[in-house]
Amino acid sequence: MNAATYKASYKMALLMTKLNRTRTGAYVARKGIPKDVRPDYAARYGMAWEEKFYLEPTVPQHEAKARFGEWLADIETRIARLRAARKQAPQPLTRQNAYALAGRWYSWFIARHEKDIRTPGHWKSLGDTLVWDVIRPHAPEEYENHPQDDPNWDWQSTPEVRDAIRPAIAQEALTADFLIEEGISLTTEAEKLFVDAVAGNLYSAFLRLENIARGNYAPDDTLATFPAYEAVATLPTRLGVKALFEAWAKAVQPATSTFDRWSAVFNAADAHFPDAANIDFAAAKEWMNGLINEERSAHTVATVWRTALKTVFAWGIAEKLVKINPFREVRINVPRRIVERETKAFSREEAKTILAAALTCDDTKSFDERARRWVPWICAYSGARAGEITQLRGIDLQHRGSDYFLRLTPSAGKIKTRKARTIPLHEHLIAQGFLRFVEGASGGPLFYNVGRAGKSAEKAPRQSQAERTRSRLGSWVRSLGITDPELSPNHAWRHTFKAQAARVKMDERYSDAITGHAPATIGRAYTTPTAEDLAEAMKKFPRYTLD
DNA sequence: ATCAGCGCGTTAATGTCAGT
DNA sequence: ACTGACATTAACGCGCTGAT
Repeated sequence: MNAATYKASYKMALLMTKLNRTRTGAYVARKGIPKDVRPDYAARYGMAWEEKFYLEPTVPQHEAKARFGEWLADIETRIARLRAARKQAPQPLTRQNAYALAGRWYSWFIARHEKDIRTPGHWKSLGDTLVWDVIRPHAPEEYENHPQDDPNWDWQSTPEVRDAIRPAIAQEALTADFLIEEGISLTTEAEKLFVDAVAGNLYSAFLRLENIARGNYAPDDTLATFPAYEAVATLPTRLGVKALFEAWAKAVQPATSTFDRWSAVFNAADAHFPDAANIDFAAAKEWMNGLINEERSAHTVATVWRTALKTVFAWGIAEKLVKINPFREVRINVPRRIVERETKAFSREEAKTILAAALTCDDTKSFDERARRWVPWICAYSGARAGEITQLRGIDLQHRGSDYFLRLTPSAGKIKTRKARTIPLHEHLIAQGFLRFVEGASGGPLFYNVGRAGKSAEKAPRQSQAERTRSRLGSWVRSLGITDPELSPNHAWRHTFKAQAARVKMDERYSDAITGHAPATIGRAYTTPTAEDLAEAMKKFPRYTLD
């Protein structure tokens, strides 16, 4: 499956499950298959990223509802079984246990089909097909020449013939369905042993079903031929990659955004590697290099993906949960990116466009209008992250001596470094009436509506209202014609401010403190500027002019 | 038509460590 | 103490989809 197919399927899988009627009156519903089991689901039931439900318009409503319920329950059961199977470590089988398991399969297979309304001939023809079309074509030449010599067809037990007929046997005998339903996960070798054990009994199963179809319920001799299980030391339960990640998150408590971002990485890894403890370098390397595609650059794989895996596995080693860190050595070649734009700051024209458009917005109407009116101007005069500004509250404006300051603090929301800082307010903002605007908010949030949060009370959304405002502000800036993809609509103010500060020779210590950058050297950390120093430095920062 | 909410690629920024 | 390279962490931004 290529990336595009996957993406398209993925989108479909987000569909809700609800019984609807089409315009012609037919009933339809679609059920997305959860990501974690999707590969298994596709392997078992075909490329089923979503399941479709369809009923003719003639079906009465109450029946449609009942059948929809059954359909849904069936899918849920499959998903639950797949999840249970995923949790199990693949088990090896001894030869004897493979036959013991084949005994369980035999009973399961009979039970599954004995109620089928079939003629005896149906089962007989299945048995004949098995013998003559599946097995017999693999007969060695000597047998073809003298068929009477080998009435027991011993050649069908040779490795070559077994390998050749195994897929057909697995399909006819529904071994995959059986293993899933019983919640058994086998290693590749064990699965071969098991299917081979089934192969020797499939004909008997068809025969038994043929007899039942005739009404012959005589005791089944075949059942007695299966051995009992022999005791084998069980393997320790496996540690999944996802489980390792979750254990790491619980212990390390990373920021929510990191957890969210890395979840995607570990979901993918979990689907690919059955056991976290047993990943070797070659497999890790091959998988990681395969991650690079049109949608996902080598850069992302090298930074985000590799970093995430390496970090968590390194923690796993320290905790003695895994033995090796296969991702530590993996190297991803990242081609140099072509950058057309010489700076990530806004050009004069771009800055003018945004600031002029901001002035046309009315700060008494909606919260979005307020954000458009003020946030670009504040960012232009402070280099703050847009998120830090959209989460501002009235109480964050401070008046000290003759100067005004904004307090950017984690108590308002997200601050990247989780450290509060105080930035001076440029006189041009005051001249534009910013103080009056803040007064109107009476201490509360300036740019988002607090009442709208928590509407869906059960779970807090990943993004805060302030972040939503920032996002919409970004779209608005894009809509003004600032479309260069190499430029961030909000973040570019940070570059713009720093560049302008350098141009007017503001001491880098001050521009770092205002933007919240770490001091350039350890030595400079000893001379942290005070808020008053910053206010003084800010007086050197010229007004933006729009003409 | 608009928007909340989410997945996930991208990028910024700080932390750490070896070499000097 | 400084530097550069790499590691680690966290925010930004875009596109999409169901709901309203």
